Amino acid sequence: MIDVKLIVEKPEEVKKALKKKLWDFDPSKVIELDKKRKELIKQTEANKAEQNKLSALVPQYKKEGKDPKEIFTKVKELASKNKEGEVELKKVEKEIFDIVAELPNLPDDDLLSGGKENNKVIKEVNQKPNFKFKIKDHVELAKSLGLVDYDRAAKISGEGTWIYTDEGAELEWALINYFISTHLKNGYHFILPPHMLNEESGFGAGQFPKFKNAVFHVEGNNKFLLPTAETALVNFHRNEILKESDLPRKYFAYTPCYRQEAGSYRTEERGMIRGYQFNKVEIVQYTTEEGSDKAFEEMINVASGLVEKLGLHFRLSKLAAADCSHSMARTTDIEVYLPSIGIYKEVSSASNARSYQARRTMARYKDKDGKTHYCHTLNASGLATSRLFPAILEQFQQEDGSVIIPEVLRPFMGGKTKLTPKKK
RNA sequence: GGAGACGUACCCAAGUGGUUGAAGGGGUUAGUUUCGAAAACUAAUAGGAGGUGCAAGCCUCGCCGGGGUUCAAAUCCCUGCGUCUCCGCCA
Repeated sequence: MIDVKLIVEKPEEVKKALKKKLWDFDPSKVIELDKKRKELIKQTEANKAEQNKLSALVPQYKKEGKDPKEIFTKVKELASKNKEGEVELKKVEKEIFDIVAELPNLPDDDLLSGGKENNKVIKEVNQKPNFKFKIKDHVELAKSLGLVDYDRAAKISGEGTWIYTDEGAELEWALINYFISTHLKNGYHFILPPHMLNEESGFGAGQFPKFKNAVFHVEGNNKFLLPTAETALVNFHRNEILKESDLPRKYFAYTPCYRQEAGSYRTEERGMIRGYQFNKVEIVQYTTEEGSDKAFEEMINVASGLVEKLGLHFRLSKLAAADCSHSMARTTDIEVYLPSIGIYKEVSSASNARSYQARRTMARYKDKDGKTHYCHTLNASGLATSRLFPAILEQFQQEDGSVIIPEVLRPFMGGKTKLTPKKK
């Protein structure tokens, strides 16, 4: 959430920054409402103060045997006036909230404005594979290697889903274990959160109210399935005040991610590139205001280090303002190469939300002087498997149809080095 | 799922309509004492949100959240959330 004060005090700056996110915002309405709000507060509070003073006299009157009737009528009058003021105030506050709660985060100054077309590749890592034979795509490979069963998934669940089978399940689980063991080594706290979260959590992370229809809602209990573990982790310290010495706090969680992706399929996204459910390990940090830039770099390194050690060819992209997520001030994507379609697909998004999420969750910290500040929150996938799995199959496929297992995964697969095609 | 109890500050806890910005403990911090510590004693210790002001300060709201009753609510009523106990069911 953007600070209302900032909108009122520097409306042009806010407007300009949002423009970079291709977001048209007219601050005048908020300014006007805020003015009204302050007036209402002054009025009702003055009445309240008088009301309190009068009420406090009652016991004294009684003690002295005086009749407090006169006070009663006066206070009653004030009370009903206050009631009106309060109702009006709440209305105005809600109007402000409804506007501001939908606004995206302000992008950092150094970002280019506009969307995808202005993203900048800042680094390419590991050699791009060069095949001397006709390559297969990951769907074909997964089938011939017996790793994934799409047909039975359609049978037991529906379209947009898949089943990992046998060595496919082993490979998937090995990836997750590899991530987990790395994050543990790096001192992140391991969290396994519930997958059904409440409305407040959706609001805190910035998914609600704007993206309410992008998640699966659970019928009958007002909860939703988390679209990413970020939603859980960013709400972990909701309504808390941490000590500055506790920061940075580093967490990671493994959860499936549940997303309504209806209608968003493209032909390039067959197989497991986009589905209703995929596995992801997510890392999140809570930092001080000053600490978030450093944490951001660290998290990019953590995430890209994971891909690098897998030996996959990938690149880093600094996203333009409008391609950053709604809640984020800056984002760097890690995109892995898929040879079959010759394009790069996101396996991780590392973002700095600055205080945007913390304002929503009221996650704060106290500095040495006892002053409270909003935390900064950052998140990065570390990593999502559903893009890596295809990339591993495609990038490491051999002419005979087998696939070499990346070395870092072998300890988690009983030492296996290779996946070989299964006979029908 | 059925029955019941409870939710007060960092923690425990008193408080059932009125000078309660909330007794009392514990803890924490500072001091006295001590060579130092322990113990004892003394003192301080409501966090937070908002308004106003250059500031000191002042004001409003805060006893889980929301609503209501009343001249007046931590205290009464309704509701949501949460915790605990017993019974049932169960991985």
